[in-house]
Amino acid sequence: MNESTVTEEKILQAARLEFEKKGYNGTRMQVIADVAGISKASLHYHFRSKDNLFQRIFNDALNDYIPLVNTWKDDSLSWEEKVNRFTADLLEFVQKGTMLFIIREINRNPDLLSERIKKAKSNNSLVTYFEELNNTGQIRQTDPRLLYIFLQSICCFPAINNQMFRKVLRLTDRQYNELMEGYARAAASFIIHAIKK
Amino acid sequence: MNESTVTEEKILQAARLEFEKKGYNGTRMQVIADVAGISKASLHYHFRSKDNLFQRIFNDALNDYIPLVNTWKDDSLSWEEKVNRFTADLLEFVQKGTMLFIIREINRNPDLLSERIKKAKSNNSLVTYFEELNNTGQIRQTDPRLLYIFLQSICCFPAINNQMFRKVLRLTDRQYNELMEGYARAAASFIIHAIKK
DNA sequence: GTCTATATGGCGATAGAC
DNA sequence: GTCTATCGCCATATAGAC
Repeated sequence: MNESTVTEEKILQAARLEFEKKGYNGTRMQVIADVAGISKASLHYHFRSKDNLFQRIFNDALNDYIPLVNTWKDDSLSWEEKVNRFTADLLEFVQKGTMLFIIREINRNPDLLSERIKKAKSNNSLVTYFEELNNTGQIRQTDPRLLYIFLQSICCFPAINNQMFRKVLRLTDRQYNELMEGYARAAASFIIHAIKK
Repeated sequence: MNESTVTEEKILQAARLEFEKKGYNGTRMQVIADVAGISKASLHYHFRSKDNLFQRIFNDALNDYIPLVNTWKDDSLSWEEKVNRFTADLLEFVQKGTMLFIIREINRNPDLLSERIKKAKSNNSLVTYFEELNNTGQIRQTDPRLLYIFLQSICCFPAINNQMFRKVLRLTDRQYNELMEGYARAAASFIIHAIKK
């Protein structure tokens, strides 16, 4: 790894931190430069513009997220076990803060998603999987698209709304973290009870 | 209603539109002035600063939201009927776009919530209600705080993440709206099945 | 109270020396 | 490749006439 690559790696790390924390509009190139330990001019030398740097960070985030949704066909686990695994995986990802970042930026500029999704292969492996379960009568009849939305909602929303939950439930940080430790299992159990016959 | 009040009303309406659409950082005072049909100087005359105007809009939004959470004790409906009413009410509110606004701004600045929530009366009427149902064995044993999070998540997240859902499920706007028409009932049914004995 | 014109400051981006 | 200095723009906010 040469000098240049090292610097760019430091920049990307700093940029990711800042963009995820403050969003595109709230992020300052000067702050990214400070965190990376270089000057603003050097920063612009490596990544021509703020837009350019942002695109890089955003695409990296999407690439971390999208594969998560495609883990439904490829093994012989029972559907209950698959729900358990899915909630665990998704919650782990979501707690890194990247999900909030993705959602915020998509709402700022919906076009961010368009190109990327078009390139992706069909992402509906959850939907087709639960369609199959519906057709073979293994679960209570439920629109698989709604099921997809319910699962995503239960897993993603706590990380996005945690400030509100913390305060409305009047929990200290410590209490909230304790509550969230059991969240993946509780969520999976909730979902399984909702759709089993 | 005098001249001044009329102008301020126009400003508040325009400001609400802009802040909800673009967020604090993305909103321009010039645009608010244009939409309200006045000059930027007049805008500053009525509301000293952007911060000031924003605070007003944000507090109004919170005041619309907070009462929604407190509709659990005051009648003799069954718990299933209460879940139905709650999901319907919350979804209606959420689809106005105000919820996304609140969440985005809280994540930008968590302090926005602190003062407001401290003033509020105990908001845990859902939690105490479901605690009671737990204690009297009317539902499957479930931590009522998690239940609160599940309900909020299922109702709020689709409005916040709709761009993603639309594209990942490959639905046209028309198809997505059709899917969402039945969402409140489907969500309530999902929740009820998850916790009934 | 409303306007036009302007002050003030911040930020993205670049010039040019080393 | 990195730096300091600076340009050019845009956004909030204010001055001052009407």
